[in-house]
Amino acid sequence: MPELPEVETTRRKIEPLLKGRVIERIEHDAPHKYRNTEAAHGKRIKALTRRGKYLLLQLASADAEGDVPHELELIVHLGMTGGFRLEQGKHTRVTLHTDDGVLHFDDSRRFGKWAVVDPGEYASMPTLAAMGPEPLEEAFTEAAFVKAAATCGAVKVWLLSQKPVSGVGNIYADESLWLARIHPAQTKLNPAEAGRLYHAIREVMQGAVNAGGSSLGNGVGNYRQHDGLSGLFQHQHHAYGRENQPCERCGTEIRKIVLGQRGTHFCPQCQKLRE
DNA sequence: AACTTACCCTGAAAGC
DNA sequence: TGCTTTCAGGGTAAGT
Repeated sequence: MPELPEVETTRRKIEPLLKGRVIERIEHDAPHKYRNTEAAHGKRIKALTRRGKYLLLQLASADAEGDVPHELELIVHLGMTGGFRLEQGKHTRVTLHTDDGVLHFDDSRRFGKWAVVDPGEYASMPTLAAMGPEPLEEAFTEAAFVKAAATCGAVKVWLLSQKPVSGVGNIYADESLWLARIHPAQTKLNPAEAGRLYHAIREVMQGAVNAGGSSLGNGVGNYRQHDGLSGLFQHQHHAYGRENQPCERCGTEIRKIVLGQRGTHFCPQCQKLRE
């Protein structure tokens, strides 16, 4: 499932295909999921950025002579199974026609969403509007994180809210908590715990970005890069998807529970719930 | 305001 | 074998 590292990998891969191109047409048959896309027709893609798990395509008038170019933002969320492909497939939901070719958006489970909005107008996407700082940027500070964590509820649910930090999803929440040796249901982290978690999140996210994200093909998710290549970070998972396998630190079997309606993997020995 | 729950959606896997 | 049920989960809205 695409989290920050997978979305960032996607951004880097499609940037050379789309930057500077003019969108001729965005073709789909689900206006409820891909909103206002006709507003992007005829616009030039100036830049491709990312915020948390959202891709943001900055659009400007294709006509450089225009005195007041109307700038727009094309927001793409990959959902659970969304991704770009060079070839049309069985689950192609959107086709992006540019002056240089086509790119297809595949999304078997249809959780992905697109929308064209005025720049920064995220009222229709409350999670994006309330997004916390990027984990790999300076705005994500240990001091603020430690302070906020002191009053948090179940720490994994809190992380998944995207408010303390952006881009952390189910896989990287489990991995970060394993690395920091904190129980996923722990509330009100003390400063030592919160400090460990802060550094764990940065380490896990940086490692995953460097590896090109995680690819899971066995029914857990189907993230792939647009050219069909896999990321490699799944080989570095220590908790996620390792139910009943020995913890690589202590040998205790990894347990799986449900927390916040998400499968949650942790080591009951290394990650004890503290009262 | 913060937390909990249901829902969206479909393919793979498990169950029968 | 083939049908039915369960499971996976990011984000959103409604309910508490």
